[in-house]
This record gives sequence, C-alpha cells and structure tokens, in this order.
Amino acid sequence: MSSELTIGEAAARTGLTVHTLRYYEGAGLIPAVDRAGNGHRRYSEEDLAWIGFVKCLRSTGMPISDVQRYVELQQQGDATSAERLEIMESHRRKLKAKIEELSGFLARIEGKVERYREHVAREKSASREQPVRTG
Amino acid sequence: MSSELTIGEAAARTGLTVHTLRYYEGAGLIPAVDRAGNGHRRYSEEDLAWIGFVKCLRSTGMPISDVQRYVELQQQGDATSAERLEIMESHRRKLKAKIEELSGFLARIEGKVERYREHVAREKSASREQPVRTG
DNA sequence: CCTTGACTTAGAGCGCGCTCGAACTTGTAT
DNA sequence: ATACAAGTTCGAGCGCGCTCTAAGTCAAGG
Repeated sequence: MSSELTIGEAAARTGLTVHTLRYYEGAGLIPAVDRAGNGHRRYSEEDLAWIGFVKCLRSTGMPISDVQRYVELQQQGDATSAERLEIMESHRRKLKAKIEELSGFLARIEGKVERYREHVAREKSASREQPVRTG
Repeated sequence: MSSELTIGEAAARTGLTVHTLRYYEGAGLIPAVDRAGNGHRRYSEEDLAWIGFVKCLRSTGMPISDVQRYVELQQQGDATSAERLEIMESHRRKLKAKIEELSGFLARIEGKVERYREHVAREKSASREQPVRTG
C-alpha cells in the first residue's frame, strides 16, 4: 500500500495543477493512472517519479509531442529502447547547445548591466556637484 | 551614408523575417525605423545592432512587454537609466537561475542517456548469443 | 435531507509570439 | 506598356501549452 495519492495531492506534490495532470494524462505524457473504485485517479510513487521526469523534459523545452512519442515507445517495451535512447540523446545535445547559447547571452547581458552601473554612478556623482534643494 | 538596408536585407542580416521586423517595430521593440522617400524602411547599422540585442533578450526569455517597456524608457533619455538597469539586472538574475536549473536537468538527462546506453549494449550482446539467421 | 467539496468528462477559451493573407503602391527590367 | 519583385498597412489566423467552465457524480458532515 505505498501511499496512493488523489489528484489533488499529486498536484500539491508535483507542483502541477490538477488540470495539467489530467491534460498530461489525456495527451499521453503520463501513462494511464490507476483508478479507485469510484473512478478517481490514484497516483503511485512511480507515477510521481515519472511526472517529475516529464517536468524535467518539459522545462528543458522538449515538445509535448516528443514526450508523448517517448511514452508510447516506453509502453511498447524493450524493443524500442534504441529509439528512446536516440530521442534522449538528441534532446541532450539540443539542451547542451541551448545552455551554451544562453551562457553567451548571459555574458552579453552582464556587460550591459556593468555599463549601466557605471552610467548610473556617473549620474549620481554629477548630481552631487549640483545638488537639488529639497524642502 | 553608412549602408542603409531595406527590410529584406535587414531580415537576411538579422535572421528575422520581414514580418517579424515589422511586428517588432509595431509592438515597440524597435524604435521607429527611418523611411526612404517612398515610405520604405531603411535600417541603419545602429538599428541592426539594437535588433541583435533584442534577439538576445527574446532568446533568453524576456517577454515582449518587458522589451517594449525598456525601449520606452530608453527613448525617455538618461533620467530613466536607473530603471533600465533594474530591468537588466532582474533579467540577468533570472537568466542565471534558469541556466543553473537547466544545467541540473542536463545532468539528469545525461544520466538517463547513460543508463540507456548500458541497456542497449546489454541487448546487443544478448542478441549475439542467439544470432538471427539473415537471408 | 442537504450542503460542501473533491473528484469526473468533454470541450471551449486564452495568452503569447509570431505568421500570414488581402489589397495596394512602387521600382526596375523587358 | 507590362510584368514582376519587393515594399506598404491592417487585421485575421495559428500553434503551442495549458487553463478554465459546465455539468455531473459521489462521500462525508451537520
């Protein structure tokens, strides 16, 4: 009986909304979740772990359609592991490239921030030379 | 007379489409571009440099509305540089955090890829033990 | 009995960022 | 003259990924 959670609890634990959890399941990003007798979803720890990985994939920009395809293959068993490896490997490469691109942009933005700091500092010292009377 | 470009040339140089260039200008991400006598846009090197920076901001996830606000402030002159600094600084922080998050996810995905490689390797060696007759 | 609240489905709606189509003008080449 | 390419504006449309509404079921508490 390893703690089966309601959709509300699963939402709280994963940080997704109940809407999104149902949407993900309907869209095939999450394999069909078990149901209680009354038809309510019951999330296992395994489900939660998988949802965590889906969040990782989505946060790193993998399109929903790719996650879906991945799940599809997963359900077809071992024979598809080479293709799943390809998907992951391709995603890894893209992500790595993206991080590198972003790092370059970060440097550029940091440069901009630096120039602004200097600029703002100069303005302040200029205003000290001609102080404004207050009150 | 520093090489003024048509919108088509500007598109080729920046990697944006002419549609996007016009959209960006209309949305205020690019200050009004000069026009030739016939009403056609003429992009200066300065315009291109700015567009390059806008691409950097957009690629790093700054919303259009923020870029717009930034341009607005820029056009109001020096008095707004402190606020512009704030915008950049805030964006810098978010971007840095995002890169760190992505790096964590990358590690996780690399782990997954590794485990797949091992798995696929095991499958191959298993199939060598019971080779399939071909043709 | 009746309300409250968490769940169910199906499907509509939305925010973002483009992207495209329609209708038109203009410049150049044949 | 005529065709063609490239520009213009305005506004509609689209793809993605949720996000929300409506209408209903069910269980527990007052």
